[in-house]
Amino acid sequence: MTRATHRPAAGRPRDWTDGHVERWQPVLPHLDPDVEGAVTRMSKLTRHLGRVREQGVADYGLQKHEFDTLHGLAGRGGRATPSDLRADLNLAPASVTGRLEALERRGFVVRTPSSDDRRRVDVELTEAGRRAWRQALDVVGREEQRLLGVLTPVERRQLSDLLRRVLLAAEQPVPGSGAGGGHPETGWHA
Amino acid sequence: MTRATHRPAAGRPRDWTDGHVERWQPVLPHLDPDVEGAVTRMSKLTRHLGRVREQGVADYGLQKHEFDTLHGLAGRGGRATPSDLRADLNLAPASVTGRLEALERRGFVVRTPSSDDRRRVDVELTEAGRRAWRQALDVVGREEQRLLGVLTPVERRQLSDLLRRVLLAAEQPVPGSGAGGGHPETGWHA
DNA sequence: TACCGAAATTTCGGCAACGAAATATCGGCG
DNA sequence: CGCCGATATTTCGTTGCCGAAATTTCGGTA
Repeated sequence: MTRATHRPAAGRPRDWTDGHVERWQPVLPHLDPDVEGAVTRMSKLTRHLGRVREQGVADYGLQKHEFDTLHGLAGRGGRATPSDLRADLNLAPASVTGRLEALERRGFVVRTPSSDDRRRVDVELTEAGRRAWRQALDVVGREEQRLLGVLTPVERRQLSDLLRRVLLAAEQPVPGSGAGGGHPETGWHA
Repeated sequence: MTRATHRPAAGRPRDWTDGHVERWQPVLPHLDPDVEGAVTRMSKLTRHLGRVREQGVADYGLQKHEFDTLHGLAGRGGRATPSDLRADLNLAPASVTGRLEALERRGFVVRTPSSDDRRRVDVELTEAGRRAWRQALDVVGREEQRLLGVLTPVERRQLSDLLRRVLLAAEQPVPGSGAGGGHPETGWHA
């Protein structure tokens, strides 16, 4: 194994996670700092973007989850079923109902029973809904761009590619496991 | 310059996110696929690990948030203040109180007013708490190891390093922009 | 010493998400 | 044709989280 374990970081700028990982080293020495570091950073970044989104869309009278719902709807061309949204947004079915109801009250979507299959409901973005989404949209993503912009295009590609490989593993149900290299290690985090 | 825009992906395995990004391209052409891809994958991965943690720790009679709290506590050597936990776990102060109360009822932690500063409270892991944490710990993180294990040590280091740079940007308040403290920036994502 | 703003924690009210069960409908099969 | 398991959505009850306000204590200062 590459003895690639220490991170002298001479003068290299440190982020919050570096401190976090260092604090853990003594408690769980068998922990791979890079695994822990990567996972922790992803989690932090995800949360950060969430908070920023929250704030940003508020200027347009939307809450994060409302915007996300409109966004998901827009991603399907403005028409979808609750089930589609449930899948795209990773929600419990009950949550979808709640969100749509609120959005319908605000006039951003319309729900009509599908004539084709009467179990289904068609959810459609109204003009007002599309407008709200469009407006908030400009704002949304500026932060992603700002953050990821510190990397060069090549690096961004690298990052995305590395992550794809990890995600492919995640999308695999779970292989033979059992022993699969398995050392119990751990990580965790926020 | 590398042709940084198209992703031919000859025979390269595709993950869910590739499809997602492709669906969005026509709607929002100005969107950088690598930024979007990276962010989406991080979000998905974070969620995935969350679900796994949920499941895994359930076998030891814990819920995800309970485990996370014990974990945060253990990370500080078994002693911490609510404020420490609030910071480490990224929670609202009120949420910390709620979690600690539940854990105290289960006998996993003890809260005692700090004699040093009477505004403070000392939270301490009990033996039972440490035991519960330790047990669940093996399970948790095996998944992180499995997933990140598809990368070589060098690649893991790369990933962690790239993310550090991004996070450093995130930890920066938010540069100028302009008016009044706030031009919302934003990100998006499930 | 008495006062005042800051800090740590808890209480309160409300909201969104979840799991489970209920409701309505579909599609196939005897 | 009528039954049955599967599917789509909603209803119900519970829970955790959050923001804001209240409470207590601290540290500095006049």
